[in-house]
Amino acid sequence: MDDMTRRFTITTPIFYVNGAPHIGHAYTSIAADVLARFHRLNGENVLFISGTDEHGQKVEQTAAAQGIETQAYADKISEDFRQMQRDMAISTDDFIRTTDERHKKAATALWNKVTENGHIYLGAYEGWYSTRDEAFIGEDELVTKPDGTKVAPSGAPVERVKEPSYFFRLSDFQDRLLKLYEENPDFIGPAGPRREIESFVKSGLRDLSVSRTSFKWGIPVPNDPDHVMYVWFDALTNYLTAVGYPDLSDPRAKFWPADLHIVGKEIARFHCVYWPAFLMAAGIELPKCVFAHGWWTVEGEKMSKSLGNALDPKALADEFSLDALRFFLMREVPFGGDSNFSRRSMITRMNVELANDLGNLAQRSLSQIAKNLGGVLPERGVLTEDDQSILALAQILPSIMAEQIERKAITEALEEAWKLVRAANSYIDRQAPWALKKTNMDRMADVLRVLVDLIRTIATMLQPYMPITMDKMLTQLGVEEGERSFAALEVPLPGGRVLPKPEGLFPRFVEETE
RNA sequence: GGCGGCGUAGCUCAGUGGUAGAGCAGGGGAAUCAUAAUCCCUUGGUCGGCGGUUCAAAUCCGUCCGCCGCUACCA
Repeated sequence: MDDMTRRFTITTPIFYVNGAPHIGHAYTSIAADVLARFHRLNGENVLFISGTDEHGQKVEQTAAAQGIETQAYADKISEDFRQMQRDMAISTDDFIRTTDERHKKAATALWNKVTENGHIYLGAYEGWYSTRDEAFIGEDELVTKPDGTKVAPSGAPVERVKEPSYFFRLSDFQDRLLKLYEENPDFIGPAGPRREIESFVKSGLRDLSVSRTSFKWGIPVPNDPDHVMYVWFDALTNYLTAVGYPDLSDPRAKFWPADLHIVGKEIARFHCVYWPAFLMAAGIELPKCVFAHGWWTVEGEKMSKSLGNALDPKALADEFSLDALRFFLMREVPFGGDSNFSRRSMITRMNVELANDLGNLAQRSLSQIAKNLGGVLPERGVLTEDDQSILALAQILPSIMAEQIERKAITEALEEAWKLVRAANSYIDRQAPWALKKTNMDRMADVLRVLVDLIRTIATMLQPYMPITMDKMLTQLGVEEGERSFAALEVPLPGGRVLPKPEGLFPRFVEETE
């Protein structure tokens, strides 16, 4: 890749190692993966990173409760997340762990830089502390007993305590942040979270406590080993770790600033307020966009530990196939909003859109080539008006989808591809090659060739969403490895290639009880 | 409480001033190449209630009802 190639840097959140990966983690990973793959196929030089956030009191406590070394515990859960991403075919270029040496170096360097620039000072963090729980309790977590005293959720008594803490001068950045949002309306997406964050910043910012002395599992504050860095300063820095910070000569340094941070809406604020403020304080360029997506509910219920309804993405992929799961997650809801996972809608989408619409389109087209043309791809023939108008739709699909992807409309981009799928089914019925077989074999071949060209466009454009199945579909169409980029669509396939025997790629899903 | 969003066909939703739309589900028909898949046509809504602005409102304003989000150290 030369320097003229457009670079695209995209991140997932780093996942907190305090529980098993569930469908929400898979969703955020798949969404970022679709975008990363799309940009790669679009000819861009992509850096796609993910990782795990492994520090903090909760991790320390959970490991202790299980009677294992904190690092060993973090190793295990971090590996679970990497396995989940392999299971979901997530095409990351790197995986950052906050316990990596390189990350500790980056976080330490950032801390020093921000301190040097005068934005960190030593103060005191005041809060409610439960000695029995050995933890600070947030104001809103306190439970008021009938007699008026406040206690921890566990019922343990709490006391007001002060602990020394370093603070980041977040309050100094209010105006600069508002200016950032105003001058870069695309910095936060979609519009809902943007308004919320703007109004949050407008309401006034307090300085941020960025260190703790109450636990040890973290990155030591430089020159004050009693303190470890508190979560956000540590965690957000992972994005810089990935580009080799603070080593500006690192080959990846040119991948900063990041183009896109994909995050869940619950952590949008930290990415849209703290993160740019830290970077401004250090004099580092800001990312271009933070995009927040919504939550999944399960059969209409919120996913929660108490309900025990967290969905295991691996189990779903095993049952429905990975690509069907990826398709469903990207298709079911406008990216950005909340959505519901139900078995029924999963199966409906699989059968109607994948099996009936797309799978059957490929199968019916290719089987006619196999049966009537000896499996040989025909050359393009003379195009009728009908041929030309549907091929024109295929020709503009890449740019239409690219526009949607540019604005992170993953679902809408997919819908654009489906318009062509439906149009192709309509075309095949209108042209009825099975009837032409009896009257005009040449015209039949022309029609089947148009269909191959349409399906090739569809399969090429759907590779980011369903990489495994679309790989097979392109092979069935006679498209070679080097002919699968978006740019390659401009060169028609040469006729005469012998196509492999077509096989159904999206079987209908039938419930065993039915 | 404050700020913001939403409420459109049975379901999921699109539609920001000019005779109500898509997909799915329902009904009728065609075709039979294909994974009993496909295609065509079609039923269906006083666009949450009320009031206002306008020649004209789902679309602007007010108000009421219902649901939801945000309201910092919790990853």
